[in-house]
Amino acid sequence: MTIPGSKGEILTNEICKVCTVRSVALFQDLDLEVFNKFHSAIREVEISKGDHLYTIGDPGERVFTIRQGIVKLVQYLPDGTQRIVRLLKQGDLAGIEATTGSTYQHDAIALTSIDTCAIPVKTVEMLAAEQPQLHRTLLTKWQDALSTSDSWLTRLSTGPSRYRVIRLLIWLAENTSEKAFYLPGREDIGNMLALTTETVSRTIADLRRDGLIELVRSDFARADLRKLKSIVKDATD
Amino acid sequence: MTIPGSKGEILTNEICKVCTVRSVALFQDLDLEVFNKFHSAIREVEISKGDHLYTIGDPGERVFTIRQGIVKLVQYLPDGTQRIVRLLKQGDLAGIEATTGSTYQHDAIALTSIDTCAIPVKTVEMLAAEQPQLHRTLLTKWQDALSTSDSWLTRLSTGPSRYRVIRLLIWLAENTSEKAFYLPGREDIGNMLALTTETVSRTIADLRRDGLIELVRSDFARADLRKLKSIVKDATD
DNA sequence: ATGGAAAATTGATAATCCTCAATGCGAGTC
DNA sequence: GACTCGCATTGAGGATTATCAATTTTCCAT
Repeated sequence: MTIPGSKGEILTNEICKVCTVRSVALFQDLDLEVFNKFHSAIREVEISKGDHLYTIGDPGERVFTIRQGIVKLVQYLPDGTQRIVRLLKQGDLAGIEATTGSTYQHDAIALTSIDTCAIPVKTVEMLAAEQPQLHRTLLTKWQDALSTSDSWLTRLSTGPSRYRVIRLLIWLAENTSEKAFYLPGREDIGNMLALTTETVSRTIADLRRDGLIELVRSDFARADLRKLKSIVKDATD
Repeated sequence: MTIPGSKGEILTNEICKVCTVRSVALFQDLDLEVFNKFHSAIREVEISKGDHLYTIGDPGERVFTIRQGIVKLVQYLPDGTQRIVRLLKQGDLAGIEATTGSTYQHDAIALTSIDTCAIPVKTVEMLAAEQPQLHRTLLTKWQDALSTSDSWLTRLSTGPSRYRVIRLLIWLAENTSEKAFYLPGREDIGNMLALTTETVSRTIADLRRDGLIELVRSDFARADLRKLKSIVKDATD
């Protein structure tokens, strides 16, 4: 179903109706009827690990619903060091700033292979005109993003390296349905926690030796969530 | 004009029409006619240094337009350490999460004496129903908040203490119209930058000795912005 | 399977930052 | 003006993290 020459983009037709993330994504309460009028503009885009979904500074013409995989949002300091300000997962909206006419504020880069729906901003606007509840859904997405951002400041950028890594592991584990969760490269983790690759590597190696986590592969892990939470004194649900 | 027994709250009547921050605040494009129907519910609230504008976890019944002064938004780790995730200044909207029915996500505490307009969420909803452009203004406020939050992650939580302090000073200086800008207490600065009080104090003392900043009082400073920017390699506009 | 490149790990050392403790300074009060 | 209380500043020493430099391991393509 891939369109020749369009590298990973396929037309959506029936996909949206049965979309597994629709209930949490942008079109959760839309009438199918109204939705059908516009959804021809929506494309499913598959991106492989390391590719850019969009680039900082580009005019924001599309928003992307993440159907599968994990995307990092990256900003840069003048000296070129990067900082990962958020991770996006299934159901999250990438490039939300496009809906206000802004340029993209980050590089959005696939950490795993990614499955998204690319929705032109104009389509969002037309849909919103007929279905005002879409505004509410969008507001929720803004709130999610801000809440995550605040949480990264409070929980992932404070305290000793061991705590930061543990809090990130908890986040990763709790945002995965499988038993094993995706563990980013040590350099990426460092860019999320404002630590160096070496410090992250040492910390993770220590956690393994202490039996708090177990690596299935170097990028998949299982964790003893209860113990991890007790270390950082997090509520154990 | 203070209402007896209402501690710092006064009724708004003509104030809104001549409001100095209206052009950047919530009601920037509203018809005065529509606005007048609802604005009796809006109260001007004055808060003194150290007081809470609202408290984390409380039901969000009002949003607050900051007319004057600086407010810190604070979150807490399980062990009680606090993190300041943002500063709000003239024209910013405090408690924006109330507009989506959420509880307040932070403690909002006055760093200086504060002058705000407290607007019931219901009033915002009624105004929005008649003046849809209010939705757009609100979206802009969400975007501002998120953009600030990302910037704090990228610029204020990375790099050595000297850089973090300098980047904060630049932010403070650029968000003030006067020549001298408000310099928060060293402990507060530490809670913004994830540094200890002593490290912040030492860093600021060093910057003074190096002639990069000058203290008018212990909480008011002047800075050589050009030099500061060149140190952190920021664009010099 | 195997070779090669990329990533992770480990080590040694230096720089940075935190902790604990003492001292200095300044705004407001009596 | 002296007194205080709350900050800010400074000092010394220890802990943490960054830096630089190997190795070792993992992963992928052949």
